[in-house]
Amino acid sequence: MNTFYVTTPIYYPNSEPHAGNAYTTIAADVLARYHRLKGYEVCFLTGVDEHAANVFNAAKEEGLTPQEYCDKIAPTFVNLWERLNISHDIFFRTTSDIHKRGAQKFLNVLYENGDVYKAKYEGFYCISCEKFFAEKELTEDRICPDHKIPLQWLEEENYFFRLSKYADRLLTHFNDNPDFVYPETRRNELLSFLESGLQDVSISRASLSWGIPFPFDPEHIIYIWIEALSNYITALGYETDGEQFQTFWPADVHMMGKDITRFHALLWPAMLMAADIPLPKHIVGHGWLTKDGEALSKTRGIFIDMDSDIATYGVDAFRYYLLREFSFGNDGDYRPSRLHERYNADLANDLGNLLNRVLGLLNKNFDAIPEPTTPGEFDDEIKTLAHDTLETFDSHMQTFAYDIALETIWEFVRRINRYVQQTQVWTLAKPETKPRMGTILYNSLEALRFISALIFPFIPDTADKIQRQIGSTDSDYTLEWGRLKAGKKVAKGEPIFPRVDLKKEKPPQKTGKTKSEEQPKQGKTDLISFTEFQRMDFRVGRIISAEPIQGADRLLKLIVDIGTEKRQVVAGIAEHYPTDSLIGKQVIVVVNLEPATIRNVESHGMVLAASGDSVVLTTPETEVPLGTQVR
RNA sequence: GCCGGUGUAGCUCAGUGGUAGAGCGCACGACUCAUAAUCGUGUGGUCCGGAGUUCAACUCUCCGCACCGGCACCA
Repeated sequence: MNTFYVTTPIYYPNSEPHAGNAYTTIAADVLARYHRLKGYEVCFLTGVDEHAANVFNAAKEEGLTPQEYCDKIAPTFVNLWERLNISHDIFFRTTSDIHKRGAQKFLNVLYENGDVYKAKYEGFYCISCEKFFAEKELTEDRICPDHKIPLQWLEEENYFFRLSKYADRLLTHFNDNPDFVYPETRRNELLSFLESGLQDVSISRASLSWGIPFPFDPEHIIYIWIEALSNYITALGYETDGEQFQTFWPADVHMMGKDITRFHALLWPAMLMAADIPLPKHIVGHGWLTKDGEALSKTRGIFIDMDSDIATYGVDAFRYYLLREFSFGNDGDYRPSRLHERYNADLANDLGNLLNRVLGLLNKNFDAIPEPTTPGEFDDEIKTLAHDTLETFDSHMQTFAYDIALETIWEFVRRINRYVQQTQVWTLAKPETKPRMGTILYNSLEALRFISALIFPFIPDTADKIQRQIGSTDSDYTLEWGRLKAGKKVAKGEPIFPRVDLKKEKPPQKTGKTKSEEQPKQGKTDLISFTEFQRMDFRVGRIISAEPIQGADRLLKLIVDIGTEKRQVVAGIAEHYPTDSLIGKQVIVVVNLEPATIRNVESHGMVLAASGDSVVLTTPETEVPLGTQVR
């Protein structure tokens, strides 16, 4: 039997799942359902990546242990997947024993194969910052600019993976397998990155406590990405070379957002090469969702209100919209108004109404599904189109072109509406034409059965509803024309997609959850003393000139008057403020920051700005004298 | 700054060296079985701008503009 193994990334459970997670997971679910329908033995893996630093921090904020925190959040993912009708076979948690042991075995194999080595990180280190300082960051007196304490010369042992060794083999693999990475633009980006060479990567962290220790050196924790990637094999029982691992590996598709394709397409394959494990077949990186043209942002409160849209249109409409509207590799702009249009036009009018009208006619004129005794005009065309549709549909599914695959189905749906129209079925109830009427209705119902099979991977509830309404007790999703059994009684059911009238829509309600998402979480981790705070010297200044810096898109050279003197400061705000708009603005400047040279321009201080998805300068509420201290 | 992509109808997007396409929207008509549904017809475009190659350019080449992405960079 053919097998199919599809995965989503394991998501960070540092907060509840969002629409981006849902998009990835639905896309993977479609593949899983599609292949099951095709008779493949399928394994669909999803889960959570629990040993992340941000999970550790989120737990700390709530006063929970990381494990307690994970135990609390993990179910919110499972719940959402249930609501979205996700048919995963495994929901995997990286705090599970099977993962811990598997990850350790994986590291051991890499180690034994000689691709893990220990090397010193050495340099000046600040114990308060817990970080090394690069050469260029050092001042003459070697004092931490943040903590004003002497830096220490420290040598820390770290483990490295010989990623560089695999650059050539990866390049060969990319060239030999043009469809290794989807979409092509992403593949090209990775290729050019690859051609510029790869550096070995650090795969251990000595300073963290939340994670999985190295098997051969328990002092070190396995770096999160290395550990996370290994979940794709540990979940299958890599550790014991289990049956599932033997059956399903290598994965057919690793599905993910475009931001993490590099880890999956370069680092992960290299590690697998090092461990002598076959590579996954496809890495698929989809685009990001925006909302009404704006990037999603927790801090700015821009998010997709799945709860509200699902409540209005249903889960299937939500799934349908996500996959029909957007070209899969590109970013997609989520617009509730478009969802509404899609719902009414495609689902309610084209499909829902077709089912309803055919069943209505059948019910009015026949006791049961009639035999197709009387072939006539268009019948062959419909049958041929059914099979052509299937063929075209399949080819688009092979290239993850969900939108075109669905459009292909809908061309068939529209053709059936036309069939009903062209044949004028409703006029054929007279005794002499009734056999023909029965045949047309049979064909229409069979077309609907066929359609239900095609749409099943995308909108499974709808497919089931259609099957039930056309009298199929055991759903028959076989994609062969003519399987519908005549003689069955059929009752006209409720419309499967009742039209939604926008005027009756209630204004979007703010739920409690909404509010919490709108509030920025404080990413606070460490407390500083008041004395430490006092060391920082913030002053009000006025920007008196601003000009771009050659060769740096984001940087501006500012001259700021801070009352006692004029300072030259480099600021990374070029993309957010035209230079002219800055002149005369009052800003807050960190004046006792050590000087730095950026792009050959000296910077004596720092201009403060709120830096999230947008960058907004902090400015006194009203004009104040230059040089005023801020505290 | 380097690399790549995109720019086509009001909206979302296909597409080809030879008279511009689909869906939605809009207008009109047909039908009255159906969820104010369906079907048909129509409306609608300097195919970003400029130059070049060609008998012929929306398509190929070059230059420019705008937007998007990757890398560098963000004191």
